[in-house]
Amino acid sequence: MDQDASKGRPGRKRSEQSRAAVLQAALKLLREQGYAALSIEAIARDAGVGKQTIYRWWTSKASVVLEALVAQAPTPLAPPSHGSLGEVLEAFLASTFQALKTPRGTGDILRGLMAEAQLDAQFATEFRTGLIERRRELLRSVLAQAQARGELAADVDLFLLVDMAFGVMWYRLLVGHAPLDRALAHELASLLLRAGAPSAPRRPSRPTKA
Amino acid sequence: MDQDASKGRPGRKRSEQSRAAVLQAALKLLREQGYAALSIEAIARDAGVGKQTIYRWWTSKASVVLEALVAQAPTPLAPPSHGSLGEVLEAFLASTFQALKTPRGTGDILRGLMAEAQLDAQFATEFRTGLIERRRELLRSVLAQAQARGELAADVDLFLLVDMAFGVMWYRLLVGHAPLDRALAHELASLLLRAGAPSAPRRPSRPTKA
Amino acid sequence: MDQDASKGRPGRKRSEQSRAAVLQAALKLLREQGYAALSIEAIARDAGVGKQTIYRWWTSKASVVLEALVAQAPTPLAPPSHGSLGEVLEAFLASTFQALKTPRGTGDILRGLMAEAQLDAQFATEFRTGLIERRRELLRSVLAQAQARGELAADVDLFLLVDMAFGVMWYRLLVGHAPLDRALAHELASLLLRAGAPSAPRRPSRPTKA
Amino acid sequence: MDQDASKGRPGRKRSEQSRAAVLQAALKLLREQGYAALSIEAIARDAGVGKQTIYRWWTSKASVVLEALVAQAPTPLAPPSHGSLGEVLEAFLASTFQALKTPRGTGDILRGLMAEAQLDAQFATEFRTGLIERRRELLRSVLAQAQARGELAADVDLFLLVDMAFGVMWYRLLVGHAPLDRALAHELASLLLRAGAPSAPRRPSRPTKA
DNA sequence: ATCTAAACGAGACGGTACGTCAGGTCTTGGT
DNA sequence: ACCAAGACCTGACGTACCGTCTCGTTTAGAT
Repeated sequence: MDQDASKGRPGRKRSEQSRAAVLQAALKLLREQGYAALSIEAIARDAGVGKQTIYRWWTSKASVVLEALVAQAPTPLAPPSHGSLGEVLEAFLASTFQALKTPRGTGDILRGLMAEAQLDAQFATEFRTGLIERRRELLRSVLAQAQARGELAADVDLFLLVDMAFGVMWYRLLVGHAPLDRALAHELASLLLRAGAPSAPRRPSRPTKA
Repeated sequence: MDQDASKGRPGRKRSEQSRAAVLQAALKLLREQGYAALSIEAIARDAGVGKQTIYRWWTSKASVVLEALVAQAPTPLAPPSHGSLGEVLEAFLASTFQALKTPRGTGDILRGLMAEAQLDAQFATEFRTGLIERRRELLRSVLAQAQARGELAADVDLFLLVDMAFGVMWYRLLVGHAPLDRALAHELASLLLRAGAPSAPRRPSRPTKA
Repeated sequence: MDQDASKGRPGRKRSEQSRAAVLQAALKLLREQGYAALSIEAIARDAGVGKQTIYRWWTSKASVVLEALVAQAPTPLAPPSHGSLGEVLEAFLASTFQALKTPRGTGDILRGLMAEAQLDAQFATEFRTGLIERRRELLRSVLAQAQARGELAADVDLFLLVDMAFGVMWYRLLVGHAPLDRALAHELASLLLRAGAPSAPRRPSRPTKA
Repeated sequence: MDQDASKGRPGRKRSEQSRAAVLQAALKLLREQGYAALSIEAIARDAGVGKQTIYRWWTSKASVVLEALVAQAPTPLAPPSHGSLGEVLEAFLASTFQALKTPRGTGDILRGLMAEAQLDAQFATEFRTGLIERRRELLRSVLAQAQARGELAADVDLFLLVDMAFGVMWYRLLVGHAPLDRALAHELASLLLRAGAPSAPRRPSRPTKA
């Protein structure tokens, strides 16, 4: 999580084996019992590792989980870049939603991490910079390209469009009142498109009646 | 939280004084130390109340906080119903954001509750039905009226529009990467309006290319 | 260990069952593994008791052991009061030594407690007042009676005689260079007698040469 | 503490500097925080030495302390050999007691070592042979000379007399119920003398009345 | 006026996990 | 081979809360 420049330092090197065992144990326990039931003690026990070894390299159980999650995801995360914005956006959202869906899966883990970020300011930063911002940037760049191509109004706030997309996703993920499925991807993409569309050329969109 | 029919039952009545003391203690501790540091033990101690009394009437510390929060808010929450949808929506969002802003205030408490809802399925339900859904319904009815007036397309999914509004709010509240201020209220209202606007009559918005 | 006046105090009473289980577990573990290997954690585990319950009533593992030891000993400890001082003293010493001799027994426990008293000032006081001083007083009263009868010189320091008796006992117990057996009881009693004897009447003991 | 024959062995020689640093650090920490708070880690840290270096040459922290103590004391410990036994004995005891008295001093260290010897059988042997027995032999030889001169009865058990002298000393040192001062040296010497005195020549000491 | 039953404060109980400390072992790179 | 450094596994520490379980004490409706 931190130093890499272990160049000329004396002393034993960090054990890659222990690191892997910890991450693996964390994932296993997450799968078996869910985030809420996870404890550092249990991870250490299951990984056959001293608690101190965990405390030495991570700041909290959430940090462990975050690293495990990132390490696990192959996530080239290259967004599909051909096609119209509507197509690309829908595909992006659909694949993102897809990844959350396994029963004891990524979605539940992310919920746990987001919860932890509310209770632990230190971790909140790790979480934001290590995960949230990366995903945001990905989507933002997709939108920026579309904007450059004129598919989005030049003055539309891409930042806010990103918030709307991820906002809906997280809101449904956390509240659980509605599914995150392909239909949503379609409809959400369409609404975002309409929201960000350049105003109709030369014939300003007359709202409603008038 | 549960029974009201204390009609003919024998035995001592529930002490209104204890109930008030618990809620007040919870709010005080929230203000002083934040949600993460809160514990049932501390609430009981501070309220001068036995732990059992809390367990008798609430299912978790989150339930106590939720009730305290609801009891505290005067919540007329009558949405302003005159004016165009744009005006009403912006006003609604602005006042909602406003309520979250005090430093150790409502926003932080809500973050804590949302976190708890991720870790405790039982509470998740209480939270959704006791708070989330009420706010959603409020906004939905505003949008429904506008839709009836023709300010929103007849086929737009109001449910999803609500998700977009609250999604952005929660997302920013939980991640903290951007402010929840009046400017956001304005811009968000405007984007939602555009997203839900009835299609321009007779001249369909031609996307991109063309 | 502390309060007894639990008269009008509210709250649940101390569980006599837990207290007994702790003392018994302590003795069992002492027998099985010796004092050095004892831990509060192990006592709690073995007694089926929460650690907090031990910390609530005792200040250290040594306190537990001390109480277990005292509770275990039937300790009528009435010193035999008939017979000459020589006989009484020898009997007292012999029975005292006898009590220490079991293989994983009282002697080893006392060694552990004395060790602890060196490392923990708080316990040192408990140990002195709860055990050491009681035994000292017992022996001192025996000697005082003998002094009253004229079997010991009027000006001899009984306090110091007690130190000599117990000093030898503890010294051998702790260093282990020589046995604590009946022969020692006999010889030690005899030397103490000579040391404390009233000076020979009318013919003062001429030291050395002459 | 162990091997000395580093005759033809290959490899780097033992660092005298490290050895000295360890002993010095041990003494410093003893002075500053007392025996109970001492740890091998702290010694290594303070001495700027690897833990392994300590484990390589000593078996326990007690061993380090023992060596430090012995190395520190110049202690030719030549007992004064002129004068009557009474004088010599009193001087011996007085100077011994004197050495223990500094506030965070030798006495407290010896208490710690004796404690350790109770908890660690391996060290008990080191302690007995490396310190206890030497002191005993010193006193025994003094008494033996006196016995040869006829100042002590021929049949008195010198071994036991030594136990009585050191027994009182250790007992008071460990229990702390009474001081180890010059007055004690005087009185103890006198009692030991009486206990070991040759019986009055040709007219057996008639006890008391009779 | 008693009886009965629930709620109350207090606080002890068996537990789980926390984060820290030290023990003793094992690398690593440098001398 | 030894050394300083430091990571490693182990296991105990003492603490905080958890949710449950007595206690003896009100409080109130039903008798």
